Amino acid sequence: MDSSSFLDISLNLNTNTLDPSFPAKLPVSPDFPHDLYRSYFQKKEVKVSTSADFKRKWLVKDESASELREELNRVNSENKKLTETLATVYENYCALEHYLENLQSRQSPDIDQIEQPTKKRKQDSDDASLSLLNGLSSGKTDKSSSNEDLHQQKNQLLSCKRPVSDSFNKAKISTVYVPAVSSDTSLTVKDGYQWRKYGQKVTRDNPSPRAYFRCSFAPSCPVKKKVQRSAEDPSVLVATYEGTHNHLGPNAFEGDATSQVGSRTVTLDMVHGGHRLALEKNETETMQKVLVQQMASSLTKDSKFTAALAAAISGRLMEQSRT
DNA sequence: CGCATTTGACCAGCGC
DNA sequence: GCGCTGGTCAAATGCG
Repeated sequence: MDSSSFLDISLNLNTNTLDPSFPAKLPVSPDFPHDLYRSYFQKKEVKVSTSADFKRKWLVKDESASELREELNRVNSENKKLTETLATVYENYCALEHYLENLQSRQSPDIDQIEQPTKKRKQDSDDASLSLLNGLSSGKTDKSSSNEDLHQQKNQLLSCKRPVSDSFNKAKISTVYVPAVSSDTSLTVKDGYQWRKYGQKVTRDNPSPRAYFRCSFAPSCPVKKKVQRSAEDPSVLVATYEGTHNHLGPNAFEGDATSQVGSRTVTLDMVHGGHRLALEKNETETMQKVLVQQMASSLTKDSKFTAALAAAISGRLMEQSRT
């Protein structure tokens, strides 16, 4: 799901100039994002326009003082409202984080039980070898976010006659739930990467067909993707990613909830403590919604970031006044 | 014309 | 060994 649909945070933060020290992907961690941004802004000494500069520039443009005051008051009140809202969301963020930690600590033993080494087709073994050659890290399957979800996955695995493949253990597998447009039968999940469809199959446990894709972003990329409408809720597409991209990613999300902040891609990679979280559909939607809000909240908790934000907003106002 | 998608055939693993 | 199933291949087709 494109979480940016929940909340438009596409402020132009004047980040167009490429800065390699700025983190392109932001992991969700207990200290995130405060440490990350604190260190960044400390290093960069972000230059913030002062209100004096702001006023001077406006005076140069022969704007009346009253107009300026009005505009500033309006921006200040908006800023105040935003700060209040974001502070509330930050509290939710802390609570949610605590909740996730609890779930993860409870789930690990169960997951280990359902993961068993199995036989594998020749081709898949080759794929696994290819993955290893590509220096892929060994990853485990999804770690669900609730016991209910865990049991569901467990039942799915048990009900399936064919055991899970070796590459299941060797290749990184992640599941993403994406809301589907009911009229759209193409089974496409826009994640920024380029995919080539190589097959479609109707599976036993689901009336809707499953589409098979390979990453065509790079010729040697071993990543595969399966997309199928959820059997329980056809309005949801279930995309299963297998493997790790051996090339640079695009500026869009791949299995992650990503928002665009100006020209900077901000990714909410739901990997925490080495476990990627597979979330129940409703949970996922709520989670991503909250995460996006929390991201914005966390950013504004940092005074230096808010200062830079204010500078960006004032810059925008200046630009608009010019045009 | 070149490329991506579609779709039926084929392959391999598993249970009986 | 046979049938079922998920996954893959590759020729046919469609589209820009």
